[in-house]
Amino acid sequence: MTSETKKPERLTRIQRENRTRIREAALEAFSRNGFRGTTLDQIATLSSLSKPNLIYYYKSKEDIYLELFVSLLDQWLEPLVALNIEGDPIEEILSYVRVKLALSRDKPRESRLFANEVLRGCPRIAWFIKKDLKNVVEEVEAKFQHWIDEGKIAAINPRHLLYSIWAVTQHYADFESQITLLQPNKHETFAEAEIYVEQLFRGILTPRNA
Amino acid sequence: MTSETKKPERLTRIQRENRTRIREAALEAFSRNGFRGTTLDQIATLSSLSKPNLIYYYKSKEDIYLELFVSLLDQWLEPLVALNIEGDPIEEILSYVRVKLALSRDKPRESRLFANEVLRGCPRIAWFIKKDLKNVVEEVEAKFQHWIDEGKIAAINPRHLLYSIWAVTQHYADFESQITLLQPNKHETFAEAEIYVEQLFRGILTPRNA
DNA sequence: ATGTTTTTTGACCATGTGATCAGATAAGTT
DNA sequence: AACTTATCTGATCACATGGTCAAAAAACAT
Repeated sequence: MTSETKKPERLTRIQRENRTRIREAALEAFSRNGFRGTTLDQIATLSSLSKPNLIYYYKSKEDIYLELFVSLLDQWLEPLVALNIEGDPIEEILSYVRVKLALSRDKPRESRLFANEVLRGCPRIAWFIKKDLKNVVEEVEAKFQHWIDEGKIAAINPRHLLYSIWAVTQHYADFESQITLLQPNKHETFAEAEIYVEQLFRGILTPRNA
Repeated sequence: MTSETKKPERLTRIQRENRTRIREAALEAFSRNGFRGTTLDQIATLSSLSKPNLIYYYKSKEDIYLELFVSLLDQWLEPLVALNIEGDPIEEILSYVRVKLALSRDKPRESRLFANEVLRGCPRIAWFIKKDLKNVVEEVEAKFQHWIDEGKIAAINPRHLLYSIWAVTQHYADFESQITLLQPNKHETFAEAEIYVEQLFRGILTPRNA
């Protein structure tokens, strides 16, 4: 824990601008081509910076890649943590589903970046999954179980409920190219998807005896 | 259409054996590391053949990759085409779901191979999606719509039903590393998944008025 | 055994890639 | 203007990678 390790907030205007441009370019490249499939030359071209200049701002290709995950993972966990145990269970969960679907529509590159990493066996973010994500998942599971115990939602496996929410919503981002080839109109696809996923999850969440 | 283009079935024992070993090794490598992330050296090591020998059996890295898709796509389409319009709609669909989930459990590498390709925008299999897959999807959609019109299943978007089946079942293969980090016991995960996905899809398929 | 075809490999090549570095240029400060 | 610091780049390196080729080794046929 030397003073070297902490990131100084003292960034010049140029540093802020260029680091942002690099991240934007890197997101574009990494999300489409994966870590190995992305070259510094690609990122350099996309950001209109020279290759050595990239390394002036980030000490390696992996450094850029890892920084992208910080904001991504924050963004994904936030609405999960926000699930309010005092709120109406079905509406709370459906609201999370809607947020996640909107993320697939508006930030598909982030979703693909994550999918790329997990497909490869989480070589670079296993630490995060085992620590932060696991904790959050267990908290969410507890909330779901609480609602089940109170009879507010149907008795289903809470963990797999979460998996299926992730699967269905992220599918629209991760498999976008397949979906687009089958059905070119993106706006239409997401309009239909909103209706469908609501039916799907309302269907399994609603207690049968009610 | 010269005689050059058609693949001769006259393969020697050694050819059959080595081509099989190459495909097995290539599936292992490509499914985990993608096309760009896989090197001929990796495949050579995994198959215990020398690099030039690989090229003796397949004329390029891309050739190996493409051949893997042929058997994969056959395997995936077959149970879709087999959906029997005369059968009990809900059982027909649930049976497809079970087949697909079993494929994720028993052949996860094939699923990841496909996911890898689609994530990258289908650079090498767009022709297949646009032709064969699109036709099959439209046929399946028609069957679903027929069942809806007869009131045998609930009135839902048939295309998105298919998307969600793919999403949920393939998720167990494609995100296996994430799931394993959260919940190490694979057997348990799939046992729970079988129960959950049945509830999920039975829930949305069952007509509400019935 | 001899000849023929199939299979295998060591050596090699052209290209692409992540990263370095010394020095040039620009920006900021006094 | 003079000086200091931050930013930028051309040239270059070491290494990995897909693929080639001539020739050796093994398998097969007679």
